[in-house]
Amino acid sequence: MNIKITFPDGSQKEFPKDITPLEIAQGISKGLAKEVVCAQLDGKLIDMTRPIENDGAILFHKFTDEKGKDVYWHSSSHIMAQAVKRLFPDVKVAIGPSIEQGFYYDFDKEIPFTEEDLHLIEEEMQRIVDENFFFERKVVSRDEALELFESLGEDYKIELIKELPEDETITIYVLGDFVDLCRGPHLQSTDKVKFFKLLKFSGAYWRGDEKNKMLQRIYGISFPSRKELDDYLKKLEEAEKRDHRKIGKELDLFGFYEDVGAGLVHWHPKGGVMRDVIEDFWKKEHYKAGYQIVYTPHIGKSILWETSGHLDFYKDSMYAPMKIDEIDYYIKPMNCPFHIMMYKSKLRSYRELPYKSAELGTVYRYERSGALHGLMRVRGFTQDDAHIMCTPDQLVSEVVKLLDFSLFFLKSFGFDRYDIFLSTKPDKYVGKDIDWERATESLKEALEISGLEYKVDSGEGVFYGPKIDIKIKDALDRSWQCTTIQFDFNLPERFDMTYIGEDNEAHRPYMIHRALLGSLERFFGVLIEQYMGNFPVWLAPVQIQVIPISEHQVEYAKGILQQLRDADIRADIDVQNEKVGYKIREAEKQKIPYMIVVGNKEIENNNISVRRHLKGDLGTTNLKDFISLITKEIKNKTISTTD
RNA sequence: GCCACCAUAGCUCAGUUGGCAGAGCAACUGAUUCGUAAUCAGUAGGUCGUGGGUUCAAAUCCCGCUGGUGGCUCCA
Repeated sequence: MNIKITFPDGSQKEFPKDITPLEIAQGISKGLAKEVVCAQLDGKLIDMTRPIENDGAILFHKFTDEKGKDVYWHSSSHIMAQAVKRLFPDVKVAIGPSIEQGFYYDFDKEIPFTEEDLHLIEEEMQRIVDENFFFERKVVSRDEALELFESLGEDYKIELIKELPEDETITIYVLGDFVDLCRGPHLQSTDKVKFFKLLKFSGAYWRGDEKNKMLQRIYGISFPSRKELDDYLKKLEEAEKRDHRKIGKELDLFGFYEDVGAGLVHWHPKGGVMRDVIEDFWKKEHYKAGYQIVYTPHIGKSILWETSGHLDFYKDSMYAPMKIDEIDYYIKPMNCPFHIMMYKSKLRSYRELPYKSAELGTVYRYERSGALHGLMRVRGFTQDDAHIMCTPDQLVSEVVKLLDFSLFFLKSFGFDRYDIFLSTKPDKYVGKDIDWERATESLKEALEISGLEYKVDSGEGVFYGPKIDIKIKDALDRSWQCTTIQFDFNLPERFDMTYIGEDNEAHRPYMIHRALLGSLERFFGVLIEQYMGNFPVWLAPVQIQVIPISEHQVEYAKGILQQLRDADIRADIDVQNEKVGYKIREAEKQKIPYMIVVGNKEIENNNISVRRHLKGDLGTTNLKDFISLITKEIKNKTISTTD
């Protein structure tokens, strides 16, 4: 009996029943058969060795596509689990999926793994690869599965089996001396996993719930070629070099102090001037866009936070109150209640909507110590916050404006790649379902009007409303959440906000919270990593370093310095008693975009020598031309190409 | 908060089985006055994160705390 197989190009071919995808691939070409990782039959991923019983459309996945990687890494995790079981027979296995970059497996082991264990496991994995086991798929009944894993003492697998739906086909994969409950599919055999490395290990809660037992997780990565593995490891090293914490120290941009407290940022002068530039730009653009800039207090009475609901919903992230005249005051975790106070300070007409108040507002939130991370996750940070109160029919156009405004900012800082997410109603929420639906539709509509692609993050909205998040991608393809545009049903209600409509009746305004850069601290961290400290001229803390060749030219150099400063350029001079090479090295290390070198030649010809950071000597020019060039570069926010 | 690891000079790091705390760079002083990524010589710099314990003796071993790193959880 024959079956009919349809290929991606639409062509069809008959094959004997029970032919395997592997055999079909071999019929096409040997190279394909060797490279292919798994097959997809009528949209379902299957093993290459799985007999095909019926007609269907087939598709092959190689390591180069996402699904191929998935299977490759998933199989790698099984090999790792097998190695661990061989070395530590008492260990219980939990789950071992593929992830975005590689794979992990969770183990229940009394004594946590050590660095040496990782090496031993790697060696054992190599042995398993060399022994070349087949990934053998077996369908078993629920009882058989339970019996099997009970006999192996694999409690976590039993828990998983018990939770599988009644009609689910239960499959196990046998890998020589190792059996695992698994939906599959898998590689044909272990020798397909050519190059791998175990990267790190850590604790991880069973099923990600901190009430559960903490298991031991090992992360790894694997590739079909040595080069891919090397490239990956190189990329990790590259990321390390870009680490904002490292560069922040080298360039003296910011610091944390033990005596002050964890997660509390100090912007050093060099970072401070950059923040000033960013804030200045931000404020000007906000005025242009019709925002009113405000400043609000850092603390407020408990009644404020009771009204806002923060003491009900957000207390865990708030610091303990302080007593002032017998009344509890809380340090603010958000700016919104203050903005609402100002909105409510007088009667609002529909004519003055949308009302937009913006603030670079510093908030304090309790983050668990283990969550803190450089500038990216801190306990005190400044949101580039704004609140928009508008009428329901203004909502869509306001969100469209916001998306445009946000992308303009991100682009100005050199970010033009991003992912956009629309987060919908979570399990715990306030407000009416119909309002949620309407608001979510409005956000969708705004995204569509803007012509932006987005993904829907189901159930990931905040309890008070749906939201749009923009995650930018940096030079290393890493994602960073910056922009968030959040709809709020909760606060207008709680604070009884109103505006008088055309009908002379009071109406409830719609409210949007938004932060474009997110927090200045995190955004600064992202900027540092994006540029590896080689900032565009408009942002660089020192834009030009003036370097006299010897003491004889210091006076002349100081004249140049003053002219630069008069032209609003951030310039410094290096008058150290050192050779040019040394001063240039210092300026290069400080990643100063331009260096002006002056010696006797320049004094004689009344010109300057210009050197560009990372590029080298650009030759001579006259100071006036150079100043106008730099001024233009600053004004245009030119993104450096020296990277 | 949880699991693992880490903390030595301003920075990067060495310090053996517990036995007198080290290097390079930076700083300071002097010499040198120099042409595009490190001139030479000298000087100074430490309660080994912090509190306790073990020991004749602790940077080293044990416990607590603080801070940090990689994850888990959570998020701007």
